[in-house]
Amino acid sequence: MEPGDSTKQARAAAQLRKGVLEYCVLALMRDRPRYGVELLHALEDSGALATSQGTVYPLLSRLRRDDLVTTTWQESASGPPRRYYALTDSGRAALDEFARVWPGFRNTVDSFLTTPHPSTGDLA
Amino acid sequence: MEPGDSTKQARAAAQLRKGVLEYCVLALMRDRPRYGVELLHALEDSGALATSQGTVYPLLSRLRRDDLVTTTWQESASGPPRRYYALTDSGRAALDEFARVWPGFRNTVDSFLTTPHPSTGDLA
DNA sequence: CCGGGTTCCATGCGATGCAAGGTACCTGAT
DNA sequence: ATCAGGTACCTTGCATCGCATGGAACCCGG
Repeated sequence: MEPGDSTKQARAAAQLRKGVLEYCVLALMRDRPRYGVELLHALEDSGALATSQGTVYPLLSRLRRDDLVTTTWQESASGPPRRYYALTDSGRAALDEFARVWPGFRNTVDSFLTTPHPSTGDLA
Repeated sequence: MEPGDSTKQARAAAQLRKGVLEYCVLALMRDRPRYGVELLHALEDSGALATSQGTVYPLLSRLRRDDLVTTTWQESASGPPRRYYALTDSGRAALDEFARVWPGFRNTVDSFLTTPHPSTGDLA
């Protein structure tokens, strides 16, 4: 698709997703229950977090296994029934915890990228 | 140490580190070569990216395997010799690539955490 | 000679992203 | 009735990565 940068950019982005995806999925469920493909599309629309079904469904299984979400089947007007995922109290707590940790993490990475790291020898 | 949040915060932070650590280490080498323990201390001082030798050395081995860094042994005034890691052209390119991708990723996660995601059904 | 500090490294486990493959439901055209 | 195509769900297997653990080598001072 994008010529040239597809490989390297994909590599960097792929590594980045690790761990963050879980909490972004939880964040998507914050306001209302969502179903698998809906989450997939929301991630795809975000651009930087686009992923595949092979990533999302195992992730959702883990969230259910760890009691971070509960699921309910629901009929669809057209198409097969959908499994809707909703946050549990534990899930909401995990999301809050992540929201608390994220800013510090984000700023740390920012500083690593921007700050010219002087020298460690001076102060020691 | 910190009572209560140690487990959950540690879990969230641990997942976060994945993938980002590699590029923060590269960023540390941007200005001058560094050796293993020096990198370890720099990460520890940053707070959010504190890790252990068991993480850093395998990471450095991978960077060397992928030709992102080159290493040179150097005598130490006191203690065993140090292996200094320096960026190669590929390493610098990978770091630049990450620096290009990171802001978009960071903003995406920020928006997932802050934006009240309305509904996908309305617009469809 | 021996304990402690510093520096390097390898092994093994658990968790994760992801490509690939598979099943089932519905609709509309042939 | 049959078949193609879109939607939706899920599993399996591989590669990778963070990290705890354990270990080796070097130097110094007692």
